[in-house]
Amino acid sequence: MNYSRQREEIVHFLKTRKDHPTAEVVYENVRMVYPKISLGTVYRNLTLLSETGDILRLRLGDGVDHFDADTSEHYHVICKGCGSVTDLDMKGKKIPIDTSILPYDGTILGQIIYFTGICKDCSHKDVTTN
Amino acid sequence: MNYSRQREEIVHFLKTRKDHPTAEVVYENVRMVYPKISLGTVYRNLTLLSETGDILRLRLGDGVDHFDADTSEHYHVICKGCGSVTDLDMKGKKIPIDTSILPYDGTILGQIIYFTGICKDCSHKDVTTN
DNA sequence: TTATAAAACAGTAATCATTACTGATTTTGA
DNA sequence: TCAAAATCAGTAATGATTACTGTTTTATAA
Repeated sequence: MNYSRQREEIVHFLKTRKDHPTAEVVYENVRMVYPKISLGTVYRNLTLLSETGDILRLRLGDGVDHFDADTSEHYHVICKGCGSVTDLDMKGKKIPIDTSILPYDGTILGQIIYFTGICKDCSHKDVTTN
Repeated sequence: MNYSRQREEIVHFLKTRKDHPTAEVVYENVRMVYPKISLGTVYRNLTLLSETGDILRLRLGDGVDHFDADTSEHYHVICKGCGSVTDLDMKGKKIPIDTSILPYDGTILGQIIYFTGICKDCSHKDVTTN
């Protein structure tokens, strides 16, 4: 994999954010630096970077992929109201699941855990609008 | 919600299957009974049924929704080789996660847990083709 | 039973996220 | 500096899902 300015800027942008942006949001922001960058380039690089493990691609069931420069093991909550994705600060603790005892006739490789909820902003909104 | 023959057949078909079919697979099979059913009708009813809780809509990050007539709490493994989705028979045991202690500034409503792996069929294939 | 409104349908078009393609530009290493 | 490989911008294609429209089915009550 060769160096590219665009890819570096994508990673740099992601590292400034803790809100797990979508490809579209990455595109809009990296365009401030490289106005001619194309959405395809953003997608290609996000895919590349997630394949090499430099970033995480989060598929949280909302129909859009989110990306995360924090590749340490951690958990996410997706708000059912606004779709925001928030890290859970588990202070280094992992949710313990012993996959070796799961009754599966094959090999378990990984586990996906995330949570759904209502973020603080949306719970305020609900009081007034519902 | 009024009765419809098509919807009944969709539920009936899903109940015969343990492999978590996609909308497309539901469509192909229900067409054997109702040749004029449209894919839109299948989608509309799958969405309706999952909203009422009669079936589960599974979003397992493979870009396609899977549907499950078994609405009891259970877990799934998605094979990275063939995409097959398999139930884990936990014999009534749930993976215990106390969401009340998670450090989230809002309300946790639900949790999504699933596993990735290689099914038995695909692990055989790998030996011969890789 | 029959009339009627609501719901559901078939068929098709539209949407939207993502991927693929193409010819030009950039990067790399000799 | 130069050529091969990688990457790019721009655009087209893909594929799952949803939305629209005019017709048919279902439920209900006179």
